Amino acid sequence: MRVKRDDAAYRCYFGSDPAVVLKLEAFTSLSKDNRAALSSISRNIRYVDARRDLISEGDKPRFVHLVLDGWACRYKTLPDGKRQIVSLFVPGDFCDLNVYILRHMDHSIGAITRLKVAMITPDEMGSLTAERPRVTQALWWHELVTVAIQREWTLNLGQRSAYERLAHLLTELYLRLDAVRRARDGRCDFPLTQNDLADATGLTSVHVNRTLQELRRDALIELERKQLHIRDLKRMMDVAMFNPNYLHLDHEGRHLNANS
Amino acid sequence: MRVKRDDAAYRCYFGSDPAVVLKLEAFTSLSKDNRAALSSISRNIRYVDARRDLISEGDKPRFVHLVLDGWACRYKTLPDGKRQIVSLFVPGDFCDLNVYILRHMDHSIGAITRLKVAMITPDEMGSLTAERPRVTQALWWHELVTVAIQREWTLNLGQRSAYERLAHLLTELYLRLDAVRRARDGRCDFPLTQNDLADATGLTSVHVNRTLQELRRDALIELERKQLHIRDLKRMMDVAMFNPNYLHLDHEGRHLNANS
DNA sequence: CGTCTGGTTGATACGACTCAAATTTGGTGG
DNA sequence: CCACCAAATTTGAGTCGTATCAACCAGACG
Repeated sequence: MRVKRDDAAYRCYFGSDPAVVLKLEAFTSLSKDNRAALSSISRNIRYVDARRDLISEGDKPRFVHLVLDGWACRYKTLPDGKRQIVSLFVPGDFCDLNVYILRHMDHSIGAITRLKVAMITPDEMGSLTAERPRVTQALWWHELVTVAIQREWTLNLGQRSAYERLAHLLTELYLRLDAVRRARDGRCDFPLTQNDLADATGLTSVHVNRTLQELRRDALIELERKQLHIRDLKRMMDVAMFNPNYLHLDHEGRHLNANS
Repeated sequence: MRVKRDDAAYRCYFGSDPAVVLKLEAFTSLSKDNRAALSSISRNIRYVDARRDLISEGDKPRFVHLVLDGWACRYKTLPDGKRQIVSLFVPGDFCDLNVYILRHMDHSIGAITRLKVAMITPDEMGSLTAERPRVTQALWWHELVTVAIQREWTLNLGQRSAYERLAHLLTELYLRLDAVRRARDGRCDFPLTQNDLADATGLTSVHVNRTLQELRRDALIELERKQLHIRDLKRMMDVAMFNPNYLHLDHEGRHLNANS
């Protein structure tokens, strides 16, 4: 008998929690009940092909999206054709809590890889938060961390050199993947092209290429075939001036821990 | 007899609401009752001298801050001494809804001018939102706009030239001040030094200086004695590739309008 | 096998930085 | 009211990091 891997019951029973739960538990641990509620909210599933938009600038937002598998990015384009990736989503990330308050999207969300997302209705979100204060707290934490990351990107673009900037971005993504158990021993999937990296760091792809070579030469990373290996995380954080406090991954809500 | 809310004569006669109310009413108009609740939440007042911190990185956040008067900035510093202003606050802006969920501030908030802020306790916020769903909606809108601005800054730093970047920042601030009636006929107070502008745009103050001169030479702005005059807003938005949709100032919540 | 996307290399150009000094402005006290 | 000082702005000369443009190469795919 085969059991489908993304069956919520399966996950709850056999232990491998979905990425959201892992992510939110970096803030506070959750009761079995709350974990189940979070898992079962992901019933309305949609797949998006790599390089297609999940939602585009100008669209009316109808759902909260939750990334179950794959990577996505939020991007904005300028009339002169320039494009900036303003954030990246990895499994366990909500795209936009409460977006549906707004009339129109002011940016697009595109799939980097083939993407599996849950589409959650305002009503579902409403009843989740109404019934589960602890989950609500955790979602607030998620929101605050998301903005904190956005601010760190602002700092990254404004003050760090190309070399530091790339080192910082790679480190951040590694740590975020690690938090949802998608990284190990300094290694993780890394589906971004050098072009994506360029759009995310405000550099050209040519310069990204040369700078990655420098990082490799300095024995900080290996990066090929969509696999990233951070060879020396400590030194990497050093050169990137990486201060992990903005990720707030340190179980800051542990005083709320569930009696579970 | 009904009077339109944004009729200047009405305001002159009846006196004007505090900046928060003006700001939130860019989203949805509020009942007298809700307006009063918002005004009266600002009872615990604190003054901060220009160039002093309101709260510093590492501090435990205890209050939600609301800027009543003056300008402030959120900034982050790097171990090598570089500093990035990641956001600016003008009257009517909340500094951080819900921050107190986090253990430590990952950035500092500093006063640009002498500052008058309301310090709101978590409890006060809680009862405000518990009793007033419409205000809660408006606060959510405030939050979403704040993040949208942060994303636009990311785009600004990543893709716009110095000239476009400064034009964009000046335009944004002008429009934000306009929304709380602190601007008129293209003119507004503008207390930022060229150094502040440099820290906010990721440029050096020398280059900011030269670029401002260009903007003046092109008859786009006047800027002296802490007064900004945008001489041609339309052309300014053009050169800055300024798309105002991210500010969501267009009464997007008008379907919720109070007693209207 | 041809095509396409992503990665790599080289030569050259330019926008923004650095450093250093001069000038103006605004505030303060005599 | 003026003299003084610190902060902010302005100017100049020289340099550097990153962009631009144009090829070329490798692997994936149909």
